[in-house]
Amino acid sequence: MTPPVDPAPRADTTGEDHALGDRRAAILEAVVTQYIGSAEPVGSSHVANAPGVQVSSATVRSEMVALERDGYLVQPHTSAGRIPTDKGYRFFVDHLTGPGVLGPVQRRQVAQFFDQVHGEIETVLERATGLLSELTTYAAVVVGPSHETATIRSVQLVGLSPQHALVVVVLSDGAVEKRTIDLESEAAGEHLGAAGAHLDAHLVGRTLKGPWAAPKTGSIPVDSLVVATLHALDSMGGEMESDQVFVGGPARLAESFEAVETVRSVLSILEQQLVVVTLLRDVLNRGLSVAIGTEHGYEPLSSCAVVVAPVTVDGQSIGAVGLLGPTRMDYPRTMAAVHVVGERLGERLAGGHDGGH
Amino acid sequence: MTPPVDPAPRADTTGEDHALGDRRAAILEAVVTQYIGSAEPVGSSHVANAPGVQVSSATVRSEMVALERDGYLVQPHTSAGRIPTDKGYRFFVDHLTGPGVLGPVQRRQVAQFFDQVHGEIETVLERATGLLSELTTYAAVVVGPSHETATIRSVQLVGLSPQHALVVVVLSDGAVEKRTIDLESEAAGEHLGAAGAHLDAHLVGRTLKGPWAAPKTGSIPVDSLVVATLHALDSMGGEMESDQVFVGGPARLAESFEAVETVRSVLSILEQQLVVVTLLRDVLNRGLSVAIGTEHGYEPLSSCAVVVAPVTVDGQSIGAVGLLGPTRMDYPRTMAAVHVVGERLGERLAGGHDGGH
DNA sequence: CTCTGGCACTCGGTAAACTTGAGTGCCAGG
DNA sequence: CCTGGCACTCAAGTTTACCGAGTGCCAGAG
Repeated sequence: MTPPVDPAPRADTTGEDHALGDRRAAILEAVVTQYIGSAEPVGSSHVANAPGVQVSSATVRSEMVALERDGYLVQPHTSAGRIPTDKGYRFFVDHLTGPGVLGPVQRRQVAQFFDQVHGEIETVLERATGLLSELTTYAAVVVGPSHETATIRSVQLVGLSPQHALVVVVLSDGAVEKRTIDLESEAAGEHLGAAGAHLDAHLVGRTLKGPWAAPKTGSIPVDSLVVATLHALDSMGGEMESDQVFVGGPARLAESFEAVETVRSVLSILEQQLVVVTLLRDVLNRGLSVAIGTEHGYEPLSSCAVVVAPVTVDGQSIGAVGLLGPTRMDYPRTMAAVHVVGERLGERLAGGHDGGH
Repeated sequence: MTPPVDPAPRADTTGEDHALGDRRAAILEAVVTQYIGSAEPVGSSHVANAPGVQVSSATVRSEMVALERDGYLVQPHTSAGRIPTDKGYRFFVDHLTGPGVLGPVQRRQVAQFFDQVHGEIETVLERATGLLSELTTYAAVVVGPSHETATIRSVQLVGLSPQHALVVVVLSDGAVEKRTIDLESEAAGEHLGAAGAHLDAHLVGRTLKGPWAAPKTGSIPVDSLVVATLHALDSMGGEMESDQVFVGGPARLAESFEAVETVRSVLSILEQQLVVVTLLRDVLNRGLSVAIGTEHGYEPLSSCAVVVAPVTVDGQSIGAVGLLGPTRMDYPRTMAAVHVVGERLGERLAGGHDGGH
């Protein structure tokens, strides 16, 4: 009815912050928003009354044709409403919405979590996945710090039985790794202390990467213990490379997707920790906080979006928190949740262990 | 065609090892077997030719009526084939089938696994879930040993930073637990060794259950460290009670069930480690190796069957391996797999760490 | 030149009517 | 007792028709 108040935006160039007419952007936003809510194709008439649009459905339709031509929308079939493409979602997150704000309930949930949680890093990270998946109703993934650069703080040999002893290594970042070794002679037990002390003296300060120096001590039984221990350390190096992954709320995936097949394939991706780590790392390395559909390159996850935030302590990235949901996820809320939790985790890991907020 | 070779079994009492006519049992067996294979209601004519039955479909039908009356079978609807009830499955596992035998391929898989696997208990158990879920195409659950009875073998204090130190406790069963403590004064670092040695001397041999004795050393800074450490030990006790749970192949659940809702609820059960542990323990305590449908009492798992085997070392049960699948799972194969893996795990944990088979 | 209302058209989804076939229960005869 | 035969049932598939949300296009108004 009323003529447009703003001067009609030019279709191609508007001088705005993005290469899409203002109105088109508004229409795209409305489609994305509504589709996220309803999971059903959005028709022109549902968009016509949206705030920021206010044109007739016919006009919306013609704009939609353009949006489809440019790859922001698709029609599942003729005579159906439109659905955002990955590109559409991408534009939405890049230009049309910020990280969003958490609702009061969720804010309280976060606060409560960080008040109550206690214990070792591993525990905190593990529980954090639960928090995240509850906040967002999607599956959460948290990657713990890598121990690659950590140095050895202590090496200790503890006898378990006449035949076995345990090598216990403490790293500078607080990680503890152990390995059982076989004792060749029963008498070796007496030399555990000496061998441990010897190794401790020589290895503290080094990283867990070999090759290992094995200075002689002069005592044959001690030396053989030392060799066995160095072997054990070798195998630790390999295992400490792959950082710890925690997955939370995989059950949510069953809610997020219709097709059982999709659920299955996504679940089995989550079982492969290595893939999860590289996925998150890749996304972060590309400076993104969101990877939509095929952007991350993992076929089976093409109907998923991943939202990631780094966990940084003193500017050092020591891990990442991520969320896995359908491409039509609630991006603002999810991004907000991931950012907040990532940040608070960083603070927590930097600060004390009881009350640091 | 041919009259029965055996004297016709009486319907109610046969003097056999089970309270079901031989023929009825055979029919039940055929129904269960075929239903497991096809997942579709089994009609009388499909059973008539089964080995061990060899009567006309009409006769099968009348027997089926009886089996249904007695609660071994149900019809999804009139004019459909029959499906076993939980009771039917129960009879099947109790009287009609043994643990079964693994196929050659799977046998090789198991052998290969135990040849290659190495490392700490936790790693072995974790990987075992993968093996089991691959062997059976169901979800696997392994519960590790509880540390309740383990005694302390070593207590050590390691400084991490001027403000933090790590309490590292080694238990007699090879478990290692750690806890970070805050250092009140910067100078405390110098006393870590003394406090550690003091605690080590007094605590070795005890279990992780408090209350803790805290003998004075005479040095105030050392004593305050000792107190802090005892606090840490306290919190360890709580965490070491709940034994470790490993879940493998949850993605298989998506294959096993049709309804997404079922998948979801089963998955979320698996997320609750405590529930899983008690479930397995309950079943074992009742002397069962299989719990079908509602037998275990967990509502959301009513469409599941659980197959369990204990892992024993020197006659002591130190854990359990379990499998979670649909009630119409392949019981013989599954039971075989679970038993074999449970047994081999026991041997492995009893014997050495490299070649003990 | 842009927006709008109008109009014909498309096509997925649902419902109703019909067909098919696997499966049952029952019964009379061997 | 078992069996073959027969009438009956009912889920699932197929066809047909219809509805309605949604589209593309166009001619006219601002």
